[in-house]
Amino acid sequence: MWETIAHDIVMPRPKSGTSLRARKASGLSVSLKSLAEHVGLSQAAVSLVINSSPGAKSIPHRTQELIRKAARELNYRPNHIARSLRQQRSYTIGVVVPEISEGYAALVMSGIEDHLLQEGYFYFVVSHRHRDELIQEYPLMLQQRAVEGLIAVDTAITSASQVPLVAVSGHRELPGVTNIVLDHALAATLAMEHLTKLGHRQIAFIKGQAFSSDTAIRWESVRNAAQALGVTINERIVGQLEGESSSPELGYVVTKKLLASGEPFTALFAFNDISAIGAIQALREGGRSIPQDVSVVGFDDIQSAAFQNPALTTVRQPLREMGMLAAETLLLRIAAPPGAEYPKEIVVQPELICRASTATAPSA
Amino acid sequence: MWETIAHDIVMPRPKSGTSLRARKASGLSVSLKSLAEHVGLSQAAVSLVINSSPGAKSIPHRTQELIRKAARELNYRPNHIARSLRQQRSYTIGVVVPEISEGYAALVMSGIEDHLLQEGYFYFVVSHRHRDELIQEYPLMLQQRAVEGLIAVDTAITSASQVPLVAVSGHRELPGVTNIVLDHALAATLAMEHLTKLGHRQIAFIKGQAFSSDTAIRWESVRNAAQALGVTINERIVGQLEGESSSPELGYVVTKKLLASGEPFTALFAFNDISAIGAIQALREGGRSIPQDVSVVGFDDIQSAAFQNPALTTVRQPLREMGMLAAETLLLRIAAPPGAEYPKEIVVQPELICRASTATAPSA
DNA sequence: AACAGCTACTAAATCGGTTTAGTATGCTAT
DNA sequence: ATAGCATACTAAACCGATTTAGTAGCTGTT
Repeated sequence: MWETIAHDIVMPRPKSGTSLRARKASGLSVSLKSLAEHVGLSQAAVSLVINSSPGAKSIPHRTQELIRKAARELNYRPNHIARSLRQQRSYTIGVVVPEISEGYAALVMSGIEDHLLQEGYFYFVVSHRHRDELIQEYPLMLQQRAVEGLIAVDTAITSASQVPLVAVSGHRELPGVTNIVLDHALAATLAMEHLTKLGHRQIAFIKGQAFSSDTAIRWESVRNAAQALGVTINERIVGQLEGESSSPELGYVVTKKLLASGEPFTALFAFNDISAIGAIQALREGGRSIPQDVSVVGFDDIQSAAFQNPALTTVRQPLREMGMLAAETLLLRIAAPPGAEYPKEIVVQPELICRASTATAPSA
Repeated sequence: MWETIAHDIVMPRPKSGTSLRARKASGLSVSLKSLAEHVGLSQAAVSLVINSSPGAKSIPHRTQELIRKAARELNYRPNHIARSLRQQRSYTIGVVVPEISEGYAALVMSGIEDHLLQEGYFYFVVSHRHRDELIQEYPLMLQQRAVEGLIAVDTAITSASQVPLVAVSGHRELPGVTNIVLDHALAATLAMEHLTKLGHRQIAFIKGQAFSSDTAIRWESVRNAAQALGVTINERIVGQLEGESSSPELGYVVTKKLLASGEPFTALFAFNDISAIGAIQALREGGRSIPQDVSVVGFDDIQSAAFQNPALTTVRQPLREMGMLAAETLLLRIAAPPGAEYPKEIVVQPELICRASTATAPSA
C-alpha cells in the first residue's frame, strides 16, 4: 500500500549547478556557476571580469561587455561569504560598547559607521553592559566571525586579540592597541578656568565610576588644573557616581549627598552630561536655582545637553570625530603589513561649550 | 650574481594543513584540519564531536573526551565563515535604521540586541539617513552578506527582499512583511483624554514629517480622538515638522510659527519627545511658562524625556520591547519552513506617562 | 562458514567564490 | 619549419568547515 504523506514532501533544493531558471524560481540568488554556464564561459573568466582583476586584461572588450551585461540582467551579486572564505578577508569589523542605547556610544558609532561603510566595511556591534565575562567573550566571538579588527568604546579589553584593536577612551598602553584619547588636561583646564573666571572658588565635583576608563585620568587632570588656578579642592564636596547603568539618576543621588554634607558650593563640575542633568534636578529640589545659585558644567556634549533647561554648559568631546578617527585608524592598521608600526595614541581636543547653566558666582 | 632583496622576502603564510606549531606561531587560529591531525583522527570525526551532532553518538566517550580536551587546550574555535558557507546559514541579520545615534532607533536596537545575541545571532546595522538610494541599496548589500532576515526601523523598504522582513513602525501591508505597530488609536486617546480632563480645549499639534511612516496614522488617530471627545481642531495651530534631521530644532521652528499665528492655545501635543523639547524652548522664549500657561505632551518616552525640566508628560512607546519582539518574530520566521504563515501585524500598547509638563488649563 | 548488524570511524563531496598554473590557437620572426 | 610570444581563455586547487555515504573490523547467530 502506498500512502501519500503530505508533510514529508519537501521541495528539493536545487544545487548551485542547476539551471538559472531553477535557481531563480526557487528564490535562490544567481551563482557564479550558473552565470558562467549562461554565458558559456568558465567561472574563472567571469570572476576575473566581474572583479576587474589584473588577470582580466587579456580578455577582449567584447567578451567583458557580454559578461557584464549578463551579470546586470540576471542581477548577479557575488556571495560575500564565499568571497570572504577564499580571500581570508571579511570586510567586517567588531565594535564593543558598554550599551548601544547610550548617547555617548551612539555618537561614536555614528562616526565609525560613516567611515566604515564608505570603505565597503560593515560592522557588528555588541553591548557588554559592564559584565566582565561578556567583555572577555565578545572579542573572541567577534574574531571567530573573522572580523579584521576591533574598536572598543569606553571598554577595557584585556584579552589579547589577534587583530588590530583601536580603543576610544579605553585602556592605556596595552601592546597592540591604538588609543584615541581626549586631551584631558586641556579639558579640565577649560572647565576650571571658565568657573574661576566667573568667580567660583567653592566647587563641587562628581567623579566617574571606578570602572570607567576615563575616571582616573580626568580626576587627576582636574586636580592639576585646580592647583594651577589656585583653587583648593574640598574633599567633602567631591562625590562619585555609583552603579553600572548610565542614567541621570546616578548624578541625582550623588548630588543629594553633596547637599546633605552641608558644605557650601557655588559650582559643580560633573563627570558627564547625564550625571549633570540628574545633578540639576537634585539641586533644584534642594532649593538652588541654576545658574543663579549654582553653576553646573557637564562633560561630553551629548545631543540633549543643548536642549536642557537651562541649556548645559559642557566640555565637548568630539565623539563623532573620535569614531571616524577610530575607524580610519583601524582600516589603516588592517591594510598595513603585519608587524608594521602603528600609532599608540591619538589625542583629540575638547572644546568648552558655554551655555546657560553657568553664571557668575553669587557674592558670598 | 645574486642579490638579496630584503623587502621582497615575505613570510610564507602557512596553509591550513601545516603543523599546529606553524599555525600558532604565525598568529593563525587553529583549524579543524590541524586539530584533527593533532589528535590523529579525521576532520569528520572531530567536527561531529565538536558540534555534538547526532552522528557523534557512535563515537565512544573516551574518544570524545580526547577530542574535546585537545580542542580546549589548543583553543580551537570553528571558523564561522566556513561554517556559514557550508550550512547556508549565517546566524546574522541586518538592521536598517534612519540614524543609529537617535534615541528612538537606539532603544529599539537595544531590544533587538538583547534577544539576538541570546540566540547566537549577530547583526549588521546601517543608517540610511533618509537617503532614498541607500534605503534601496542597503537591504541588497545586506542580503549579499547572507543575512537571514531584516529588521527595518521606521523605514519604508520598498525593494522586495528574499529574506523575512520585520518592520518596526515601518510600512504597512506589504507582502512578506511583519509590522510591529503601536496602537495609535489608544495612544491618541490617552493623550487627548488627559488634556481634556485638565480642561484644555484649544490644543495645538505638531505633525511628523511627511516621510515618517507614523505621521499619517498618528494624525488620523488624533483627529478621531478629538472628535470623540468633542474637541475641534483649529488648523491654524497645527504645525508640521520639516527637515530630515531629528533635532529639537525642528520642533522649535514649528512652534515659533504656531506662536506667530497669534491663535491662542493652552496645550500642545507634539509628534515626538524631541520636537516637544524644542517646542518648550520656543514657548519659553515666547513668554509662556510650562505647564502654567501651556501644557506639553510628547511622544515616545525617550530616555531624556524624564530628565527635562519640567519632566515631560509623554505617550510611551515600548521601544525596547518592540525591538525584542521584532527580533523574536524574525527568528521565528527564519526558523519556519518557507511559505509558512506569518503574522502580518503585531500591535503593542502605549502608556501615558504623566510628568510635570502638563497641568490644568489656565482659566480663560 | 556465512551473514547480519553494530561500532568506530573515514573519504570525499559540498558551499560559492578566487586565484594560480597551464593550454590551445594564431601570429610573427628566424 | 619551427621557435617564440601574445591572446583568450580553462582546469583545478583552495579557503575551512559540514555532512553523506561508505568501510573495516568485530561480535553474534543460524
